[in-house]
Amino acid sequence: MPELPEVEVTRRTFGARIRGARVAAVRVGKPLRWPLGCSAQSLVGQTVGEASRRGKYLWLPLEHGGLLLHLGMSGSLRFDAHVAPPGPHDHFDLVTDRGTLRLTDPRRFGAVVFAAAIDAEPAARLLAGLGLEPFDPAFDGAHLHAALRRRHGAIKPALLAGDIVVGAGNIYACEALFAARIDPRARASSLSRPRCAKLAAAVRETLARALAAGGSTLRDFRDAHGMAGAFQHEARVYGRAGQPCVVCATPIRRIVQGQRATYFCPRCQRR
DNA sequence: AAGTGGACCTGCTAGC
DNA sequence: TGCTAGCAGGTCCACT
Repeated sequence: MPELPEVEVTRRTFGARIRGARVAAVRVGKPLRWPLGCSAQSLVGQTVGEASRRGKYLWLPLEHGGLLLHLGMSGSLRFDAHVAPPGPHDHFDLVTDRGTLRLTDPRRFGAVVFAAAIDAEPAARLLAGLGLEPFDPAFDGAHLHAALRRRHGAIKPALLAGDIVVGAGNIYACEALFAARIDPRARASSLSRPRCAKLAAAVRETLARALAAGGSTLRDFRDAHGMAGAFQHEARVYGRAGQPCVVCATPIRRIVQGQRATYFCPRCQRR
């Protein structure tokens, strides 16, 4: 579920509030993607720092080490002064003197992993292969063009892979390609430098607009205050198979690439 | 090295 | 009404 905008919206709605809180207890529910990697007791008494984000990961620093969090496909975090007893999908509670940070994740593809530092294992390994942040000034047409030159496959899976630029998942990759008028099946290495510049700008602008809208809530995404996002109403191709393109009225097509659905306008988007 | 496919897990919906 | 197949915002890993 959560792509960069959703993760960043989550961070913004709890990151500063949890800073300075002291861990009072830790509750672990059903197994997530990876084990926590430390004893729950070892976290108790530590003061929490301000949450930061790298790609779709969040890093929550503690006095000694920190927690790397990922929301997977269906995860969301809430930070509340008072929480209900854990439900069947509440798999991690960080109870502090200011409130409880709770991970709810029905599919359990998410993760909460302890690391001694953000550049220590296992955090270092998980973050090692990540590409540029989309809002990093270094992510521009020249960078994208150079990175895509080696890619023989289609552009859409290359965007999703996250080793060139992070943050665009299935929704925003489709939306950015539509904005840049590029066919998702186009061979990545075939894109001209100007089209790469257009695509880099489209990725940035799509993510920025989603961020401003509070992310997308297709089913279950909520920010740390429990608020839904609104960007799903602004999607121009994602989930709109068969509906008319907002630009040319041609029916939006749905295809499958790398076992993921891709939505695009066969007329507006060119190879 | 880059591309592909399977794996992880649960809930919801469309269709019969 | 009830069952089943298919689908879902991610990404790691093994294999070619």
